[in-house]
Amino acid sequence: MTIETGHAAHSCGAVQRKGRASRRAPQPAGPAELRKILLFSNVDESTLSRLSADAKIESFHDGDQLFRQGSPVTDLPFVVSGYVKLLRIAPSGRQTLIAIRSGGEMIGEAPTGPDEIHTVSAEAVGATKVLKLPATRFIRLLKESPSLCAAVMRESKDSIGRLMGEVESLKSQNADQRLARFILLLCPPGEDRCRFRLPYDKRLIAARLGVKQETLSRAFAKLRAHGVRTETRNVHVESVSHLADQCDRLGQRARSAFGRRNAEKRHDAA
Amino acid sequence: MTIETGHAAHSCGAVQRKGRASRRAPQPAGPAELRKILLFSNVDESTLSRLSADAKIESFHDGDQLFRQGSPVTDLPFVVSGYVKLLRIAPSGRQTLIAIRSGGEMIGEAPTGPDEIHTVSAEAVGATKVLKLPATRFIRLLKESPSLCAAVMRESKDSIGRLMGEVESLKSQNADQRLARFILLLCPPGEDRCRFRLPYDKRLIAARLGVKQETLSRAFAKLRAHGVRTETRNVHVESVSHLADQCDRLGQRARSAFGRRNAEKRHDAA
DNA sequence: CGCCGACTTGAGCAATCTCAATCATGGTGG
DNA sequence: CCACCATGATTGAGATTGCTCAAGTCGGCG
Repeated sequence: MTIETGHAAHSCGAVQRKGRASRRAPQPAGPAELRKILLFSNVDESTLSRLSADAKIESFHDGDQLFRQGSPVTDLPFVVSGYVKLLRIAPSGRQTLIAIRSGGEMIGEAPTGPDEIHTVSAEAVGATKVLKLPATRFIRLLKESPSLCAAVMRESKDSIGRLMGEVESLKSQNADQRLARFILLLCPPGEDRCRFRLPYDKRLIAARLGVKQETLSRAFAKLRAHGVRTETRNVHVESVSHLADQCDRLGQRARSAFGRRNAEKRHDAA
Repeated sequence: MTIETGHAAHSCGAVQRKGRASRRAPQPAGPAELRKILLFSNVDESTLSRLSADAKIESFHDGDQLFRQGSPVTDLPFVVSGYVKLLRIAPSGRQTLIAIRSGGEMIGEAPTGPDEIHTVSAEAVGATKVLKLPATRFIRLLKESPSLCAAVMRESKDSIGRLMGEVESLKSQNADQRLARFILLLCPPGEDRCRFRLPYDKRLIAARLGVKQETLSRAFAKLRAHGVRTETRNVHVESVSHLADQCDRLGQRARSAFGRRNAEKRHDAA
């Protein structure tokens, strides 16, 4: 686990990076934009249009901070394009990646009352567009729209499920297995042999998997033996099904000579 | 990470353990019982009494399974007394501890619609009493009571926050640090020097921290140098504040001879 | 008294990290 | 067009953490 940020060594305050000019020129957004957000896919039309009244779309550059852990929640942001890192920052200053949000996903938590506080920091990965809804309006509509309420509850459960999966994989899988599972997630469904591009650089992937960059690199090397080729950001999987099969075996002890199969039945944490 | 269950090597199906007789004699429960549940602390009286109509209290023995991952959600359970483990079970059969629920806490997720499926398995730790609300009634009231809705959303956010903390600590702390933090959590607030009992056995604590039992044992041994004594289940902390201070230092590399302090500024995963 | 389960301890090994060097790549300026 | 630099990625070597196996302690209970 634990990877350095590479560039933004400080990343405190909404620092503008790379000296580019055009940062943060809020654009208005309408119901059409909102409808593209997963959370709203089942929300009724009228709520949606009321929600979109003060919606704004903002652009960020790589490393820009969207909000900081401990600061008050003033609005509810969603990723329109690009990626956003969610980080926990310990008192020591140590930053730990908690999750990465991509297009259509909510960043942070839906506020349900006034005076809430961010429990994580959020930072743009590459050029990113974000749609922001003012928290106050959102909170008001939450009280009036059951369909919005239901959507938020569904989203929360999703989020809980994903985090539990994260805990499970950190507790029970090694780096090779986590990488294999990560790759399987990226494979377009349907084809057994496939080719795609990694969504972000390997430093970030390493942090996402909770390993050092060097360890990730070695894990990729190990997967070559199982039909996974990489050229920088491009990945080629010879057989998705075969990789999925191997996934378990990657956890097997490297077996010093004669192996005493304690086949299956490994009780992990219980 | 990863600990064996010790006893219930199979734990499949609602197995009755230890051959005791008196298992599962559902008792009715009233609003008074519900009020003790954290989730309901701010729910209005009328909703609460309607909710309690079909509430039942059931008793379980150590190792009994309350529900199984993948099975349909028929009711919403809460811990009245004792502890309940939440486990994820991989296709390989490997079980991973996700969380431990204690008195007043909700087990599993609040159902928001029909036909939901459990995403974890739940198993009693020691003798445990559980309050169950039928899912259908709960779902109905959720649609009618904004205060119940709000309570569920608050609970979800809590849960998300705790899971994020879990991910953070698994990614960024070693076994010693995790144990130190765990102990600090158990210390009664106020006193600097304190003494208390561990809530469950060390095998379970190890699983909770994501390490093997032997590793936990060694971590306890290391903490003795920082004023933490243990006699089986009793813990004595000489100075809570001192332990809290040491917490960070426990992560420091054991420093082979001359140490190049790279004091602070460790960017973990980002 | 003897067994069993929980816990501890020791020894060796595997996974991962750290440090450091190297390599590839894309962009920049001359 | 090319030398040069910054950044990301890879690789090697050695240190450290945590795991596995195995034995031993301790306390309770039949």
